[in-house]
Amino acid sequence: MTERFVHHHLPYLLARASHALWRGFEPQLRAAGLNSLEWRVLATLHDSDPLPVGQLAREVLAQQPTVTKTLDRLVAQGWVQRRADAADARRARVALTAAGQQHVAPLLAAARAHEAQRLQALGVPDLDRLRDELRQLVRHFDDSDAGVRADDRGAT
Amino acid sequence: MTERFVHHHLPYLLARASHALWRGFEPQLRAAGLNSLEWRVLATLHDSDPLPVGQLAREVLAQQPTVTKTLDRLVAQGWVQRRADAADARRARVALTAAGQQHVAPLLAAARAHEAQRLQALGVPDLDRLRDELRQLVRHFDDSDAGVRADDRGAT
DNA sequence: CTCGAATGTATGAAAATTCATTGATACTGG
DNA sequence: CCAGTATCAATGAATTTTCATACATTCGAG
Repeated sequence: MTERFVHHHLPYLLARASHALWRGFEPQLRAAGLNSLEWRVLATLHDSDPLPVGQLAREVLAQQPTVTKTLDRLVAQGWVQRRADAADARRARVALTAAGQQHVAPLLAAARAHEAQRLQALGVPDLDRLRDELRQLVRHFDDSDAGVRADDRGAT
Repeated sequence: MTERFVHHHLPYLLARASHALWRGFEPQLRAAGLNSLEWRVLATLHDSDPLPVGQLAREVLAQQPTVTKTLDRLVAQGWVQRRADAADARRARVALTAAGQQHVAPLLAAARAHEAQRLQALGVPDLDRLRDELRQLVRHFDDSDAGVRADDRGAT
C-alpha cells in the first residue's frame, strides 16, 4: 500500500479536520454546562425556526431517541421548549427560550472567535472555496438521501 | 444575520460532510458486529505499527478510557492483542491479530467502494486537492497542538 | 541512589447513547 | 367513513462513554 487507509479515506479525513479545528473549545462548553450534543442543539436552534425532533436529530447528526433525551435535559434547564405543532399533533416543535438564547449567545461568539483564531496562519489558500465545496457536498447528499427515503416509501 | 451559523462554522460543516459521505455504511458495520469506534480502531491498526493506547485514542478521535474499554471488547473477540512495550512497561502496544486482519479486510474494501460510489457524480471539481487540503489542515493542528502540550510540560 | 513529579493505562461509578419497541396521530385506498 | 399502514416522538433496558481517580512505571533533580 502506498499510504495509510485513514489518510485516503475522505469521511475520516473530514472528521479528523473537524476535530482538529474544534480542539480546545470543549473547556468553554464544559464551563457553560453543555456537552457537545447539547451545544449543537442550541447552536442549531438559535437561528432556526422551531424544528420537529426528527429533523433536529438529522441536523445535529444524532439519533432521534438521543435527541429526545437531550431535549429533556435542556428543557429542564429552561433553555429549550417544546411546543405543539399546529398541523400535526404527533410533532413537537422545538425552540429556544429567551434564557436559552441568552445562554448560547456568548458561546456562539466564542466559537466564531475560536474558529477565526485557529484558521489564521493556516496554509489553506482559499477557505471560502473550501466552505463552498463542503456546503455543496452536504447539500447534495442530504437531498439525494432524502430522495432515497421518499422512494422507499413509494416503492413499499 | 445573513445565513445560519451552522452553515458558516467550519468544524460543523466538516462534521456534516463526513457524516453525509459515510451515511449508508453503518449497516455493513453492524453486520460485521462493529460499532463506529471499533471500526475506526481496526481500520487504524490494520496498516499501522503497533500503537500505544493513548496515541491510538488520539488517532480515532476518542478518549483514552473509551479506547481502553473498546480494546477490551476487541481483544475478547480475538481481533486485537496488547503486547508489552520493550522500552516502557507502562505502555501497551496494540496490534491486530491475524483474525482481526481477516475481519477488517473486506470492510476496508467495502468502505473504499462505498466512498467511490458516493463521490462519483458529485460536483466537487478537484477531490484530490480537497484531500490534500484536509491532510494539511489536520497535520498542522496535530503538530501545533502537540507542541502546546510539550510546552505545558516544560512550563510547569 | 532516592524522592517527588510526570506519564501511560486501567478501573469504577455516573451519565449519556443506542436498540427495539410502544403509543399516538395522520394518511390512503376502497 | 374505515381499516390498514406509515410517521413522529417517547420509553425502558442494555450498552457504551465519560469523569475522576488509582496504580504502576519512568524521569529528573540533588
